[in-house]
Amino acid sequence: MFEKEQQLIEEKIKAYCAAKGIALAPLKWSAIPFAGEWGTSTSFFQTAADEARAGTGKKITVPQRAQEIAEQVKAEVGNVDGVSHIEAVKGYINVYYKTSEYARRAVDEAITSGANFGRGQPKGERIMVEYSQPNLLHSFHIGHARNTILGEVLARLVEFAGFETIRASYPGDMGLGVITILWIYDKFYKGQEPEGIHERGQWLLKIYVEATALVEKKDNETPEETAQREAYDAERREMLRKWEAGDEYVRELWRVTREWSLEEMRDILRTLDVKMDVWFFESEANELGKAIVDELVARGIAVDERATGGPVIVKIDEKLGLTREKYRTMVILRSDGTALYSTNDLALAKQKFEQYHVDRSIYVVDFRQSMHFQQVFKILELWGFPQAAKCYHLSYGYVTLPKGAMSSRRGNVVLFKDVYDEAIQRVLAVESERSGNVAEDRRKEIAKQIGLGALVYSMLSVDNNKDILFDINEALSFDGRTGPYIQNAHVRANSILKKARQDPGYESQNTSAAFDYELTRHEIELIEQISRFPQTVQQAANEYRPLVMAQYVYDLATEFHSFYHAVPVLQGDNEKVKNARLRLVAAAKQTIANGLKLLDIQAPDVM
RNA sequence: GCCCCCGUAGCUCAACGGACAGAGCAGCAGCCUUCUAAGCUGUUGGUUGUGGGUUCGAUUCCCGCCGGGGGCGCCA
Repeated sequence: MFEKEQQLIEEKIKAYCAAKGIALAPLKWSAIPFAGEWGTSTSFFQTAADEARAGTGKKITVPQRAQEIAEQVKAEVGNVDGVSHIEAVKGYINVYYKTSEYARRAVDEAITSGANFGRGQPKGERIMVEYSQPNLLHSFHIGHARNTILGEVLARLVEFAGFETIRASYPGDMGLGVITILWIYDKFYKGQEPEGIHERGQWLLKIYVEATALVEKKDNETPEETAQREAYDAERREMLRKWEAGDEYVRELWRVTREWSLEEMRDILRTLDVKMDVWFFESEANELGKAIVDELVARGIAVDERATGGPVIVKIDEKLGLTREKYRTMVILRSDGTALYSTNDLALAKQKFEQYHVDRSIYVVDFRQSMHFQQVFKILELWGFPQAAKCYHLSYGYVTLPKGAMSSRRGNVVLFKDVYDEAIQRVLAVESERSGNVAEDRRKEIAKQIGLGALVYSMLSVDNNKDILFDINEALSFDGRTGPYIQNAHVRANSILKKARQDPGYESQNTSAAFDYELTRHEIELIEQISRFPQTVQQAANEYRPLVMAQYVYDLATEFHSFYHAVPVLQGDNEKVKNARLRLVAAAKQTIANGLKLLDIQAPDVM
């Protein structure tokens, strides 16, 4: 917002140091930490330390020398338009902006840009975010939800920051797990599925757990039990073989049940407001995969050991000339010629680069697969894809339960749909308690927004690499650092504006307001937070970290709540102050709405 | 054996190598005839696992150790 002023000052500092023979280290500007006034700040520690190291004979105390330079520079910079005063303190130079000017620019920009406030310039790069890759044929659990939310928010962030963004899903629609469900369905339950897409999905999950118990080895089995288990296992493996061979009966069964599962997934994605651009299916990746293996062997990257009964492998460490084992060896094709996860991922990456022309590729996958992705990225590099350097595995921690890690096979899961329904119930209970002035038919709609807001925010407010111990009371809490807290700030801003609009003389939406009265601390801090939104978008996108935005929006809401409590808007001292504050409220509302949008959380007008 | 992640208030988590390590929950004390109290204000609580190193400056970077989790040629 004051880039021009900052640049002007930086040039003055550079010119001064050049004239004085001071070897100025690159300047890093950041906001002044002590709130109350706006400004930017930079330090001279590095410059002083460089001088000390150069050793001019004089003994130098770095902080002292930094302060000395800061003072000299301060005197030299003098007056700059838009700047109220400059101070040199503790080795820093603090440049304070004129309050009224800063406030006006920040508020005007937020209101004028509206929904585009904070949007970055196009970066001319295409980015693909791959997320939401559940194994199909059973219901979506809360761990899948964390993945999908993280991926969607990341996609929104990079898109808003200026990247051309493609959203991709890669569901596991084939594999032994899928076949296991198919097997038990066909053998014992065919035609018994319940109505309703979620009921059906949950039912499939139930029989999956049952099937797993039937085919998994147990302690203390009797010989009869062992024989039974082995027979069942043989049956499902035979079914897998038939699928591979294109057996029409198995394929048809698979197509139908797969579609049930996809229906459920699409419904949940709709609930989460996720619109995928590209669907990759594991079942389709298989064929592609086998072709690339030949290419890798031909290029001398992979070694085909099938002649001696081995698989096709890439000795990554050896190829890179590493002596210590780091990337190890990756198997990219089974000895029987069937595809592995690695086969498919390599093929998919090639497709992303060549067919979708992506410059950057992000994989939102849990942390256990970090080795896998390091290997894949290294192979892509050996393969000669320059985009390999911009492949990134956004790894995140588990959502665990008090009983341990979630496992669909064992049935130790909390389903997204159940939590979502519970969330709505809890919000409705609070709503009726508060006997608000909300019309009955809108309550359900708002309850969805608030309930989902709570759930989504609880997933986003923890950094990626940390496990989340799922506690439904915490996830659906409405107090403190939560989604509803932020949504409530939006509601409050809206209610002020709504009331203001009832006044026929209310015109301030279209005019720039002067903030040339004495601003309260709350106004200053709120304006400061609003003005930081665009840079926060960039930071969150550059670091691929939704948490940065989650943190920011919460802080913004906190500033707004404090402001709301302490500063009267409609009963302001006079018309000028009232109009300025209304402008500020409108700017805050817009910024909160934009931030919530990036977090995939709805911003209701009433709650 | 090797590789990756984590260790910060009682609990759950923050903190581009910078100015006094911050929030929420829990606890304690206050605030609703006012723009909705899903809120606000105040307060209790820390040798940032540990020992070194780099640096003017380390929660942050490097090394060792302790503790927890994950992974390592035919699972995904």
